[in-house]
Amino acid sequence: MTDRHQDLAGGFPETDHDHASCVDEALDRAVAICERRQVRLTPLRRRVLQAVWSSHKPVGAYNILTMLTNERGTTAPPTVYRALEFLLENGLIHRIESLNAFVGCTKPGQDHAWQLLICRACGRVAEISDGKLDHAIADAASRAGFILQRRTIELAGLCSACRDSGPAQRDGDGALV
Amino acid sequence: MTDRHQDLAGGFPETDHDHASCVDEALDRAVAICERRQVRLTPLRRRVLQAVWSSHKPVGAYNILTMLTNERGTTAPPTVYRALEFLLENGLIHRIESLNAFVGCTKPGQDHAWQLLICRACGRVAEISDGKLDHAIADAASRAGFILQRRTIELAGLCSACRDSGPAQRDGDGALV
DNA sequence: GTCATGCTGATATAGTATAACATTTTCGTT
DNA sequence: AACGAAAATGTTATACTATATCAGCATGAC
Repeated sequence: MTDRHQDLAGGFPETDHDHASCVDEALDRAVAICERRQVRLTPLRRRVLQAVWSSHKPVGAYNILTMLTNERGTTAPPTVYRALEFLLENGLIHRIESLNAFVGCTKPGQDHAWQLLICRACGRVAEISDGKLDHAIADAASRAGFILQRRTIELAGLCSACRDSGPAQRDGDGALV
Repeated sequence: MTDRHQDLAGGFPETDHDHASCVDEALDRAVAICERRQVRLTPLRRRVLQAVWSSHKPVGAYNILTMLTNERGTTAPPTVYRALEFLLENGLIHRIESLNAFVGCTKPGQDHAWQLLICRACGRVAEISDGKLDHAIADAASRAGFILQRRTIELAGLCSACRDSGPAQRDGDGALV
């Protein structure tokens, strides 16, 4: 299956894509995957997944905490972290180590090797799954006699949209767009 | 120049290497690099670099803070973080994003692309600089129309020494050896 | 209905990092 | 040697990120 929203600008979504359906599709896929895996996508977990998917930018645990607190009254950190842990374990989100934040996985349930492209101008993250790159990683590990268990591949720079549009634009929050 | 301590087990140091000279060499290289770059390797910065080099395992900022506090009386976090920032800027150490910790750079002053292998059994970190892998990264970024500014490549697994020696060994601290 | 299990709530605390301002050191210039 | 600008360090306070622990509730198997 090809995700039509993700295929244009080198893995970054089109700037005018229909994000609501983006989120809906992610949630639908999550439902199917959790059913298949016999794990429970509870309302809380579903809500946290939706929060991670609220944009294509990294979302921090405490951002989510704030959303939940606004919606349902005081919520404590473990509530969010446990949901995030569940979503990570089930391959529904990725953690961005260099930002202490999370993004939705665009290929859940496919047990893939992924790499993240993080645009420093607009703040968006693209997930790619480059076979040659992953092969090179496996080779390098193999040459070192290293048994590879987990890859953290985070590439920061400028996405193709921002590359051409000069200095970074910022949105009303002061956050990178 | 080849670093004889680093070349055997796939980038990991020999288990019985002379670590004191390992540290000495790192400090000597740092002195030379800072002189060349016209930046100041003050006693504090030198001491923090030495602390990062105290083993081939990742060292946390607060580990260093404790060492300094023991040696010279109460020391505040910014003291350590500023020194670490200096060392990062000058390519003398690497930050491991997935562990919030630091390791000494084995090729300072050479403006190289590096990748880190992190052994989950013994806790040691090897720095490799695999040209093919870096080329694959550049290619993948290029295909995505992405301008690459910073690479975070952290591979976790088992080093060749631990691969063969069964379950993880732990040292007296409870820390991974 | 009871029980075991898993999930969530709640409190407390640990671990990581930076902002802001004060003081000291360094070094080139006078 | 004294001065002044810039860099480095000291100091205090606080922000941000994450987990341990125990209590209560929901779910599903029997």
